[in-house]
Amino acid sequence: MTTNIPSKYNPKEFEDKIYSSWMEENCFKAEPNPDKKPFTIVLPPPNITGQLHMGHALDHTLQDVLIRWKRMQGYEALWLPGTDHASIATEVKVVERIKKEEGKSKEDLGREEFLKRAWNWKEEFGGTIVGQMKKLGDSCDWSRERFTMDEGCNEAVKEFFIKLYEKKLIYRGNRIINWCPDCQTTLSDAEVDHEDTPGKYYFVKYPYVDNKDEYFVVATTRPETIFGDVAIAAHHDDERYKHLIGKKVIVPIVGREIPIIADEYPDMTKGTGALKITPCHDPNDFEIADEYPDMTKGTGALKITPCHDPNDFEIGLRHNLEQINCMNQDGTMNEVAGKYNNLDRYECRKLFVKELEENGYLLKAEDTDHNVGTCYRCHTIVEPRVSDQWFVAMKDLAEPALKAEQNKDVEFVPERFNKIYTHWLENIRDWCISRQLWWGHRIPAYYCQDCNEIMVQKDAPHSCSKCGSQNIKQDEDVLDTWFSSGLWPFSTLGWPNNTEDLKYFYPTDVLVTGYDIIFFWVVRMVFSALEMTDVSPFKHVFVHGLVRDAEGRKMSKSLGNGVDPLEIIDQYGADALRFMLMTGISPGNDTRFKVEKLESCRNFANKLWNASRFVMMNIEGEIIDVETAKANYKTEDKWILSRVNKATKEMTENLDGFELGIAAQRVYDFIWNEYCDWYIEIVKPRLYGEDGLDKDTARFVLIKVLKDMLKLLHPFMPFITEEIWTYLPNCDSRLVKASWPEFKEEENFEEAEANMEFIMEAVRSIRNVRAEMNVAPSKKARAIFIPSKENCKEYIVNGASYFATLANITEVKAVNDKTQIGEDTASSVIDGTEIYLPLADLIDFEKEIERLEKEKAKLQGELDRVHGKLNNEKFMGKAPENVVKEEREKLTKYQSMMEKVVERLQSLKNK
RNA sequence: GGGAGCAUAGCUCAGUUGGGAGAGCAUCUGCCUUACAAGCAGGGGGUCAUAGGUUCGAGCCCUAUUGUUCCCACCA
Repeated sequence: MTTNIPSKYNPKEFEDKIYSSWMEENCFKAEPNPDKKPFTIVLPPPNITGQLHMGHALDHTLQDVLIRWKRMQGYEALWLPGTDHASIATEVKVVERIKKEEGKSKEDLGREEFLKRAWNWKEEFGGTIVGQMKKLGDSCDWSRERFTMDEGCNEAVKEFFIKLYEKKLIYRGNRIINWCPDCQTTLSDAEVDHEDTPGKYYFVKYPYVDNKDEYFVVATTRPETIFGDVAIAAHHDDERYKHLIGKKVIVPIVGREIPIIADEYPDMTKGTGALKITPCHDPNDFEIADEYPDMTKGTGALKITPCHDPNDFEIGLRHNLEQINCMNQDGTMNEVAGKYNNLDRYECRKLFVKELEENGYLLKAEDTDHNVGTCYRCHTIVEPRVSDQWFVAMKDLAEPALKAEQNKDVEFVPERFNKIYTHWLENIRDWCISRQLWWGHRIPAYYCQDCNEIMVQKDAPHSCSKCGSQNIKQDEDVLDTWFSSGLWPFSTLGWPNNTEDLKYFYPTDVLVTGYDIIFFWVVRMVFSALEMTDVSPFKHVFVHGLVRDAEGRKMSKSLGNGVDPLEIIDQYGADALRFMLMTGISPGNDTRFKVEKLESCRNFANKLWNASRFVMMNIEGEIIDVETAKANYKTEDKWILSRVNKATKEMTENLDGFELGIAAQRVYDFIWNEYCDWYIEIVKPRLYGEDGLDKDTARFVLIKVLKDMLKLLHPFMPFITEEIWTYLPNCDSRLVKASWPEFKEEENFEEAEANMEFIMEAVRSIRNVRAEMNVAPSKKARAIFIPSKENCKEYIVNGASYFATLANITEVKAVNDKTQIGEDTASSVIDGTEIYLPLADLIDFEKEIERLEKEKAKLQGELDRVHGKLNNEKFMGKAPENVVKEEREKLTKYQSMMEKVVERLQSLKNK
């Protein structure tokens, strides 16, 4: 008994080696192939901002399982990898680095020099990420690796931008947008996080122009925007204020006269029910209609500050109000704020409130929680701001995307995410795509400096198309990262050129992603693809949850509770990590990272390793051919073949339904609980060459099933399965390229399964009796069976060796009655037979009675339930025939078992 | 304000068309049995959040309630 396979399972010794060999043999390469069907997954490109985290590990493993499985099924399986330039996130990091290392700002360096640093960053971290993916075992076609800012993607972005512009779906407009004062750029609505923040409600007095002793009270949470106030709005139905509409008030301290207007927006229950209008600082103030103020809120009146509030902005537009901006881009006040010029907005708030108070303009201040928007990158409070930006008109783009969902051209797994998708699209607003950053796709718009003509085209024009001037400047801004990410499924396959790859691999099959980026990414890919390629970019969106820490908290840098996948791989191996991430999960739900779970997966790998080692030790020499084996299958051979056959069928079904967790559990159970615990144990005497036993067939089956097992497990644990594969005889090709097993009717052995199930039940029962009666495992025993079914008698007679091997029973007898059964006997009853173990002086009768009483109680419970059903007329009348039949069979079974137990108890008690 | 998820063994979670409650870890008992102590064998442990409803039959379907997590929303 020798084998080359190392006695210790040590993933470190082979994982890297295995990956290299896959790469050397181009195992992951996919090319258009007319003889095969394509299966395509495009990897959600990780940001180049850092390192892979557990979320990536989960996301990537799901994709790798799918792609490896499909590859084995004979598809031309392409998994296309790449990385995302992550405009704002990367720029923030690069700026930080330059500041730290060179003590300079990006302005000090200038655009060109800054971009050089950014590209260096990309080279550095892009490479790191690829290395990490390989450690995880990601079977990507690396020859196709892409980057969202490479030449092809850049071409696609320009094409997309220009086409939308020509269709008037992209426009330039002066509107209120989300502004991050720290990142100094616009943000799309999706990039703003909303957080409930404690704040104060300041009730401010606005004296009337015609009667300065009287005043109008407005509640505001942002007194610093008072400098931008251009009106007060009350609801036109608000009785309290009706008579005041049209009057003028004076903005306190500032001294500006502003009108009181009527709108439907103010909520009469809030504040004073009146609003101050600050169009430059409030989106609502910008376009307010007469119907705006809500009488139920506050004082029912609003101050309108169009430049500093989205609502005020709209109110302002509706009433044609002036826009007064009182802030700078960095969140400080500007000259409009007078002596507060250049002061931070919150510093200003503090001092200005004090000034209001000292001058008698502050009626009161109340504590309140309000929802403030923050930048999703730096968590700075976002400032609404009016400025010239580029927008995508969403209405016409959203419609086809909604229709695609209705028509099931795109399906979410699990389905509930459909709702999130449609809800978002139904309520979508125009998408602000320009960013005041340098790292990203520069907007392909050129402005004539003489006549202000805008030219949107791929390359810089030599001269203005309108006035001929050569004084032309390109737009300084870059595009939102997601503008290019949205093209990823087709830009990576060659679009806008109609390449062979695009024709063959597109549209893709599955998109795997976390629910957290459905808005950012999934939605944008769908509408971009529908607009540019007329098809949904993928059929299925397979949504997974988050990997949380052991306490269920989100893993985050600030909490410091993140777990580095590489460290885990180093300690436990990539296979253990992958399997941990794949088991106990269900689609769309979060999962927790637990070390114990990881250990049990590592133990499973170890189990497989040792089982394989055992097989290897026992299969030396020629393996017989299939036909010879078939002719000699013993019951256990048929049983295990039939079991692996069933496992294959079920796993395939599970994988088809994206139930990866169930599939993983299935192969785990088969390998450990059937192959290792039973088959290997049963077959040992045959392998050890005991007289007259068929070793060759056992070896044949052992290796055959092992191969199937390795195939079934390979998508989940690619390294260990591939490594073991190399030690198998006659396996010249790589496991990664092997074909996925299929269910075979001729290997479905129902009779053998029933037979073995009976034997196993009997063995379990004997083991139980032995354990409960404290019979040492090493102590040999005899067993006498009184079968109640003919086929069971046969199983027992033919299966004596099973009991010997599995339960240390040296002598098996099947008899018709109790005449040969002595007093000193322990017994048990299973379906089909009574089992007696003569144990001589070892029997403790008290204990035996106790045991039987327990069994009796159990049986009684079962009988009660079955009786309940069978005596229920409604059940008998309405339940399907097969269910009734099953219940009847149970009744017979339990009755028979009960009889035996009672009989046995009686005879024991009579002593 | 709108929407969604979750609530099953001490812990973490599975449970796929409704038909006798599962795994891993933990715990208890006995085993170093020539693949594996990262192991083997056996045991204990659950009114499936609560209350109704549909059904012959509900962990699963419906309604309400409670607790919890998350997402969306421009509300002073």
